[in-house]
Amino acid sequence: MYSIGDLSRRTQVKVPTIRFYEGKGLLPKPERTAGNQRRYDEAALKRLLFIRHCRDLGLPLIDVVGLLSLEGAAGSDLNRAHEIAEKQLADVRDRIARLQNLEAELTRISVACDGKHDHVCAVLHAFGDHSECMGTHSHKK
Amino acid sequence: MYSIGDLSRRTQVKVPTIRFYEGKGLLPKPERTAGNQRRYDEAALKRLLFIRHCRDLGLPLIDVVGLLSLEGAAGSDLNRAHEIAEKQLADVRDRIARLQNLEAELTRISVACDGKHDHVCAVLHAFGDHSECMGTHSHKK
DNA sequence: TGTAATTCCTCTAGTAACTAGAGGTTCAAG
DNA sequence: CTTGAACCTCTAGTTACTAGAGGAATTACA
Ligand SMILES: [Zn+2]
Ligand SMILES: [Zn+2]
Ligand SMILES: [Zn+2]
Ligand SMILES: [Zn+2]
Repeated sequence: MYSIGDLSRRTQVKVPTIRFYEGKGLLPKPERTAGNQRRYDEAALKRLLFIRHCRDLGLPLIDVVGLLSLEGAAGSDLNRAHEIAEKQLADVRDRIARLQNLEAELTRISVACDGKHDHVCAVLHAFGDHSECMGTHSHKK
Repeated sequence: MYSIGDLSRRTQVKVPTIRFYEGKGLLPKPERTAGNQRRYDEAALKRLLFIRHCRDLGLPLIDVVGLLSLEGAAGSDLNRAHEIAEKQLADVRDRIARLQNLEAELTRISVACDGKHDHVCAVLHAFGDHSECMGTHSHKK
């Protein structure tokens, strides 16, 4: 049996985060000692490692829940996992494209000023003026 | 004089967001009509356009505040704008790199399963198992 | 001028995924 | 048996908004 601290060390998930996951229903409520402290078994450890890896892959918790619910599933139910993977991949690609647009504009902006700063700063000006931009850009969906 | 709705239409910033910016001190408190409705001048419009563009470049509001405070500045104070631009550029590049790692892993994961789903799904399995990954990956700083 | 549609007002709460802190209890080692 | 580390619950803060309730002002039109 593991204490919450043991689980934290083995998964690199912080203690308050483990409690948070329990509150959200991602981890089942564990047994408790006589003194009310949590004690986890091997299954809980595996489940938390699964969650951890999904988070490292950028999945939102709602999709982690979806994947966890597929434990023990078979047949076409498992297609849900493929959907989640492809949605996430599409999302990541979309974000990369947006960030590359940002990178281009910010690169242009960063070198716009000669640094003399007599009266104005071209960087400051460029931050406010989209008409000088090379294309569209927005960090958000 | 513009109503808050006029300002919203001209900047594409939503009405509640304009009020939110006012509350945060990014926009000065505007004049009001006898009936307590906000009325904005040209300067407010320009300021909001500035904020909008900074946000589209992904700057956090704290840095937008920093840039706004540079209005009318001169000399070395303006270097602050360069710092903000370069920090943002570095941050964007870092995020791109992370997302490219994610993209690689998710691509691998997405094609891992043959779709038969007799008993297991290789996609589902890959979501939980970092040992199959090609490298490190984490979506967060 | 009357009235109806639209826009505006304030305030609270909800979003995602945690993180930090307060104030107090239990556990493990020596 | 006494420390000190680890644990407990609960609340609130983070970012940048967005949604909704309940009500008042403005505008357009007849
Ligand atoms: Zn400059
Ligand atoms: Zn632009
Ligand atoms: Zn599959
Ligand atoms: Zn991995």
